[in-house]
Amino acid sequence: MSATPRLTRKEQQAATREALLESATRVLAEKGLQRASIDDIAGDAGFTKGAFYANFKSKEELFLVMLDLHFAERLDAIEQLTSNHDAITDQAEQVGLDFLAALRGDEEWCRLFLEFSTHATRHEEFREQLMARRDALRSGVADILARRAAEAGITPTIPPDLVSRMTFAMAHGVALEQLLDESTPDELFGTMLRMFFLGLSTDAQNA
Amino acid sequence: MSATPRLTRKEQQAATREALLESATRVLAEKGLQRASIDDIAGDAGFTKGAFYANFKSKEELFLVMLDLHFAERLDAIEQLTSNHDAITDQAEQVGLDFLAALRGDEEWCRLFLEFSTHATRHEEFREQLMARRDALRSGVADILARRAAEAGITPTIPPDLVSRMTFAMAHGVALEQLLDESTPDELFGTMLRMFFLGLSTDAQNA
DNA sequence: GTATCCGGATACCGTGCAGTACGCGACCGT
DNA sequence: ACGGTCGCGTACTGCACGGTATCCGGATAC
Repeated sequence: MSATPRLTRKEQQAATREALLESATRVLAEKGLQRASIDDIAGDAGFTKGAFYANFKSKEELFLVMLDLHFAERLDAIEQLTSNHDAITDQAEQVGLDFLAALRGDEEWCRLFLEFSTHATRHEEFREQLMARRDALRSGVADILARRAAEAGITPTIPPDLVSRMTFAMAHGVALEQLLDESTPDELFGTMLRMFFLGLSTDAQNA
Repeated sequence: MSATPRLTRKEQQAATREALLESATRVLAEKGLQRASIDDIAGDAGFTKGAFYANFKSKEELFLVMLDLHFAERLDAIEQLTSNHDAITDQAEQVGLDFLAALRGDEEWCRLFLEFSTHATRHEEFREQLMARRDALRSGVADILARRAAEAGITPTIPPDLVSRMTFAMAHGVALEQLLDESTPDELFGTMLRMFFLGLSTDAQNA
């Protein structure tokens, strides 16, 4: 006896769209960009291709929707992590460590993200869409870094945007490393970030 | 009037194998792992699938051969770069900068390498083969780092193997970044490495 | 010189997939 | 209540590709 056994058309479609998204998350994670067909995704949700094409233009577009959700979560998490009043360098490192946690906590997503990233490398239109989102997240992070730095009265020698670019690059590189080589030491990213930020602050002091 | 207008069988096959490798380098770079079919590669070399399968088991195997050639070059270059007698930290950074030069100088190869890397993520057998090669290169670099450090009388706080792992991870992350976003500042990797190695030496001094 | 071998060509099969055209049936406005 | 609307299912097309079985012709061995 649900509250609305009868759904309006829009609700219906929204529901199937949700179902498709959820199945896409699972199926894409499991089989990957190349091996997961549209039939697979729709089938997993209990629908057919018809439903898929009625809701999404392509696998790429679907992924971008998933991406928006993930990035929104990510930004929230970062905002919260840096809202406590630790030392600024610790905060920057925490952002990185949070990345690490996110990466290790969702290996499947990570793999998928890298797949679509390399995919974007060869598909101009998709590349632009992906980049727009990456930029948004990155500048969001940069803003936070800049704000925290200002609060701490520090003038960094290297622009926050560049720092967040580097952090992202490191994160993605480490992610790939860990996917390829399970013997990769857990502390790799942590140590790497510590050294990096140590270098940053040393540099700032010498300047 | 070439010296050997008549080729023995082995020479013939070696020649077609070379031709296939060369075409593979070009075609794979241009179309990528997914879009370059075996027909394409063989066709570009003026052969057919028959020739391909007579010489290689699969696209993966062919790539591994290409990889061996590249890695051998890489290791030579690193050996030479560190053979001069600069400061150890500069040397480490030089290795990184050489990586950068290699990456930017051969963007196509870089892209291809990342494609096969993510591919390896989902194909266990290939992953192992790729990893074996990566490990070989990485430990080669680690050996060089360790040797130079010893010559300079420095005891690093972080094992060279870990350092080379990190450098690789950074390089790959930056590579992806630059492939996706052409507005990525050129000095990104250089600055990143400088900060990282600055952090390393600061840490070593404090220890 | 003859039998054999084998690198490569050719032809073919099976498959898996992205799209698409169209039909149905449930919802919708009036 | 009725004709339109539209989300979704169905069925089909077309194709690209990996892999294999078979054949040819020149090299090779004796």
